[in-house]
Amino acid sequence: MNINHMLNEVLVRLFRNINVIEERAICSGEYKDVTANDMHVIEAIDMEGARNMTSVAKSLGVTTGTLTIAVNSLVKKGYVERVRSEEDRRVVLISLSQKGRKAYLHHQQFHEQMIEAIVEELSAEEQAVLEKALVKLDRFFRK
Amino acid sequence: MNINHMLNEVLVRLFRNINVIEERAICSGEYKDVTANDMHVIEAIDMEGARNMTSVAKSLGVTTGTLTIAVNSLVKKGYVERVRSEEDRRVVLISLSQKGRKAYLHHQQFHEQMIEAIVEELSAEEQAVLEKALVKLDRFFRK
DNA sequence: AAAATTTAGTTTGATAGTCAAATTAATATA
DNA sequence: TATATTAATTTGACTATCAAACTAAATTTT
Repeated sequence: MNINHMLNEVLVRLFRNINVIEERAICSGEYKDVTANDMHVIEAIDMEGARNMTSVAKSLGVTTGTLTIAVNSLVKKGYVERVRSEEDRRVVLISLSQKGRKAYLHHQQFHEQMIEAIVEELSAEEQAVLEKALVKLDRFFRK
Repeated sequence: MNINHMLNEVLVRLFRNINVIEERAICSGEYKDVTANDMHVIEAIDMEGARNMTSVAKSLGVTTGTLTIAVNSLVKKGYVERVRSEEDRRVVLISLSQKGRKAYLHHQQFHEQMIEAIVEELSAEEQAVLEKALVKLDRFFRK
């Protein structure tokens, strides 16, 4: 099996199963009610302070309508807090609750393990090659 | 920016946007009505002959109920043909139509371009390193 | 051969995620 | 003050998904 074929295989599998993979990593024990999508929203809100709907929607690449639905559910589940801004009453500020921050940190561990699993046993030169390939992949996707 | 951080960035972006990325690649001109999901089904059916619902559903990792819905839509759009087996009248055989095969080949080109974009300018040694890293990533996801 | 079981696929009912367009409420501008 | 703009929500429509109920056909048991 040549490298092109193999790369293709891995990427196709990744594309097809990425949601399932993430879901499995997230939905463990305490955080059974968090979907992969929920986690993307949590990641976008971030640990730091509160952000308004429009900016979070933009960084997720969804409409604010879509985000409203997602936030409704996250508020109901207790991961996110929603507060109307005092300076501008049109603006809704969303932030992570205690529970939301814990879930976020829990998910970061999954990321770290994943990265660790990939990078471990690669020499500095090998890591550089991987980085080079990924930058290219990223560039390919952005254009 | 160190490699761990960078890897994480790229993968997070990939996780979040993979559907949009694929959709954009698929929905060009002639194939505007094919969703990323449709394409996964088309890939699973494959160019070769006809396959029954259960086996395709299994290789996609979805229930046959879900596949029924997807195939309904693909048949309506003219990408897939559905025939009841003569040997066993319970079995439904699905295969790509002319149009379906063309769409499949069109999508393969996207894959090839993507792979090309990643691999180009990598030496044989570098390609080997990349392969090693991807095998690890794949193994991490499978377990 | 009739009855029971298994198998293949579809249908149904429910939920999540998505968008575009309509709506509401607040702020900014003319 | 009236108008326009902005922020967010709501509505209506669609896709994707599953589990469970169902239908039809084939296989096995009695």
